[in-house]
Amino acid sequence: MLRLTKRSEYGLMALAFMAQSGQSYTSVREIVAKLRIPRRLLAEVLKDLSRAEIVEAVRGPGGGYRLTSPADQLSLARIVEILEGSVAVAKCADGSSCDLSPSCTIQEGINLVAQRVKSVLDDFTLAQLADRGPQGSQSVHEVAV
Amino acid sequence: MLRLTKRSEYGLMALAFMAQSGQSYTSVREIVAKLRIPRRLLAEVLKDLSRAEIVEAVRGPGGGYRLTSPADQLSLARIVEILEGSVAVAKCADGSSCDLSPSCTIQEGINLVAQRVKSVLDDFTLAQLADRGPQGSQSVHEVAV
DNA sequence: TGAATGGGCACTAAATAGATGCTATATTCT
DNA sequence: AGAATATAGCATCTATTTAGTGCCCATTCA
Repeated sequence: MLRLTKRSEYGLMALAFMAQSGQSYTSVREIVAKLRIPRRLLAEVLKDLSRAEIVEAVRGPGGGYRLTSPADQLSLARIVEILEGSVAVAKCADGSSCDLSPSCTIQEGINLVAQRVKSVLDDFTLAQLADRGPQGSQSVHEVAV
Repeated sequence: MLRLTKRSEYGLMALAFMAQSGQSYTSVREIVAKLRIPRRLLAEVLKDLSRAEIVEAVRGPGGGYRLTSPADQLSLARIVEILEGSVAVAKCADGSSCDLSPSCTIQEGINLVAQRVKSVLDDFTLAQLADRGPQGSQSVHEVAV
């Protein structure tokens, strides 16, 4: 339905929280306490972000996650791609040609649309997302470098 | 996954086909023969488009559907909205506030993203979509007025 | 050693999307 | 009138995707 999944929502919420918090490491427990989202699911999401090196993890007491790069250098496209595979508007717009309909005439156009949607996400950074929250407009850009 | 449903895909394919064909009325049978998509599903889609007055229907031999307005005056946003309810990138971006997380800080940002994605679809017309097909660059703009 | 914290794996449940069957109604043609 | 062509409506079934959970392991630190 042209909609982001919960994984993306949760991931973005968590990352924005980290960007805003200013702490060095933020644990799943803390995020869950603040954002009220399913603990285990958030853990899955953060694990994926950790694998993709969007965040780095430290175990043990005092541990948790932190961003590996400045929030203004992290695009939503990157995050969403990691969390839901791709941002393709249609299956035929991710490279795999539209085998279903050899005579489909809209593929080229759809691809263009897909590209534009992608650009929107490419151009939107985590910092921009976080800046608009309640604690926004502070120091999101320099956090967690 | 930020993806259009089959309903939208089929709808767009069919509408583009109609825009390109130059015929007055195009039947489901003809479209199916050409595009190889599930007949009954396409019928559902066209019925919805008919209800929304994107196309008008005529029954009986020689009947079928035709666009009610020029292809260059029909945005993808309009079509997609009809076929899948809305184009909201997140549930909290369609008016209904994000009740799940009172402390969600990204709502405002997500809304902005949603708006931009919407713009992409608002600015892309059926004519643009159809023009890129094999029979493109002809007379799509003046068809079926 | 024990408490805190992430990592991995497998699984269930819920929601959404895709597809189809059947019958009714309108229109045209013979 | 009757047959053929088309869309309209409704219900339903299935498949796929998404959401959410349980359990145990590994690491770190006091």
